[in-house]
Amino acid sequence: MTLDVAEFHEAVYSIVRQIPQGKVTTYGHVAKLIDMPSYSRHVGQALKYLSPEADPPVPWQRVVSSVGKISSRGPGTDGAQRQREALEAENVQVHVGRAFNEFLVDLRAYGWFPAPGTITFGAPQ
DNA sequence: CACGTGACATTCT
DNA sequence: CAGAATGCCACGT
Repeated sequence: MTLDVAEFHEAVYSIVRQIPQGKVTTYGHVAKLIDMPSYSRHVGQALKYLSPEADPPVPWQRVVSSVGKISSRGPGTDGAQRQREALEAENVQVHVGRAFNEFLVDLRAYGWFPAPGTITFGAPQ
């Protein structure tokens, strides 16, 4: 299966929209769900390029790294902080790591990892 | 066209 | 368990 950039982005958004409220998943797993396991970085790219006006909205805050860490997006930016608040608003416990700007989510408690193939995503299978 | 860079993952020390 | 080392692939410079 070959997905061009636009299709890839659509697939990502489609899946992220299916993450249940109060749950989180990882970049890597989203990549696996669209059958492109080595494209984890591009999942992040897709979300970064995502416009805030997306309709229906894409709950990007429900995607974290494989160790449950919220990517800081560099010092001076408030992205991580906003993501943390969005998650806490859904009753997801967010722990603070060593650095005060480092936020961690317990994947054992809030992780959402459906097996590939058990869900569908816009793009043709 | 070579190189560095990422909202990353996995494996090895 | 924390860090370093690799692998990865689209993009901008």
